[in-house]
Amino acid sequence: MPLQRPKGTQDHLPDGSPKLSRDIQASAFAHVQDVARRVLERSGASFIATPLFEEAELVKRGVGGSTDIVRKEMFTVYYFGDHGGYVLRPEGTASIVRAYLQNGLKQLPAPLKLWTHGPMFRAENVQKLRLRQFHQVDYEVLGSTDPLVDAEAIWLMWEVVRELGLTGVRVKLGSIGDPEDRERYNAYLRGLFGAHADRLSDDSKDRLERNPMRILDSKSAGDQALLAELGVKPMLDFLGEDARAHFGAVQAYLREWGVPFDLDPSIVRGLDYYRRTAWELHHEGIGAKSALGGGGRYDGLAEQLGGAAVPGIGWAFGIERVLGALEAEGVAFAQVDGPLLYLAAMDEANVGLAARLALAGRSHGRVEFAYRAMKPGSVFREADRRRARHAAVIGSDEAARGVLNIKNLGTGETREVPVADLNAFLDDLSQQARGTREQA
RNA sequence: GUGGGUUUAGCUCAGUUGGUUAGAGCGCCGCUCUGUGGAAGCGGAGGCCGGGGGUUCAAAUCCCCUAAUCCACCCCA
Repeated sequence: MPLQRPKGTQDHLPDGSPKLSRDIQASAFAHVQDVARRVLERSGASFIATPLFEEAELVKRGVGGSTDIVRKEMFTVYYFGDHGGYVLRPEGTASIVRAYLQNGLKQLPAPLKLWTHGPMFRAENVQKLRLRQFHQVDYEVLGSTDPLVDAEAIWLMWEVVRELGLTGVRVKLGSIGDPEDRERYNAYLRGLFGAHADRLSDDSKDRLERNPMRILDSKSAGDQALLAELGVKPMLDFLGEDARAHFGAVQAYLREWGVPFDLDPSIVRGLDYYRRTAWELHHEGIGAKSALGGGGRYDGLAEQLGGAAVPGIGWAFGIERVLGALEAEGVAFAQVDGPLLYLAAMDEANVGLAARLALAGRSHGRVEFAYRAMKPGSVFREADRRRARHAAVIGSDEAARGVLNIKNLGTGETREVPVADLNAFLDDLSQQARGTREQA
């Protein structure tokens, strides 16, 4: 048995590979990233990249010591020496805020919009579209508390999935208030459930201590019966005046822009740094956990990392989950183009000529060549398999006359092109290819 | 961390109550095929039946352990 990839990781494979599903198709990954780039950079976001590993302390303080991510899902990297340890990043926000503080990005015009994509790591048990190395597209805005920034962030996330062609996505929107609001609400929940702790499921007894809001979306039938019986008030009833006004403004903008959303009073962010606006995008058909991604405001995070007070808001979605949703909906992508031209020689003496012409043509488009002499039948078979648009067979006659007989594999027509005109011919082809791609 | 399913060729899968040398389709390679393709025919390569242990005259098949994988719980993207 040959060595295998580590549990919870995936290989991203070329089109045409056996066992290829959408969430491991390299070209599909690139497509999602391209669409996100287009949408986000149109909005003024700049690309940023941070290391794949960070100080463990950054993750502990950023994500929060009470979260599952820190308690049991950290990929810790040890090395010689007495260093406290690095961790492979479990999410992108803490790193980006760290980079903002460390590099003086406050100098750039505020609010600063940043985006990135890349792998994230969480050491947990795998299930459908839940991996140990997964990939996110991430958008962050630093330096503004304006609800308009919140609304635009949600709009952008919606716009990315819409441009990707997904139709079955639902936005669940809530507000978890300011920290003091949440404290009051948690105290209320602890009081309410504490009196009936014996009726809670074991998981929820645990939640009562760590994060009582999690009891609200418990899957246990007993918990849900108790919830209904007690008539639990939603978080939104506990919002302070400012948080309430902020949340109202966010909703008003979204309605004005036609972004459909459902108010979800049970929305709870799993990371400690969130406050106020919180939302998730959901899609049925990607398994038990239907979240494509989520986001929220994190005005206290920069201070928590030891920096100046910098308000922020951001979101991330899982690329694998989005690809899973696209597969579930049967959304088709444009296929990656094959070569414009495939060149092959009929005899060994001209193999070098085919190679030289191909290399010279590459500044004008994708050109491939055969590494050994072939019979004409094989040339076209090989050209087809590579999804080439044209193919030319070079024999001693063509070599002597300095021409190519180029066959259009779509129409079957052959035309003679002088070698001197090859580059102009390829230019025409790549312009045509661009044209048809834009139409599609 | 917990529970269930699965594991036979590159891929999708057969394989009878345990019984000789483990099969098919597709894919791959070659030939038919010296001047214009997608085809067909013929041939070929490719398997420690996930790994280890046990029962048996005999194990892909029965038992135990283990790993990987898929799904679910917790939680998250």
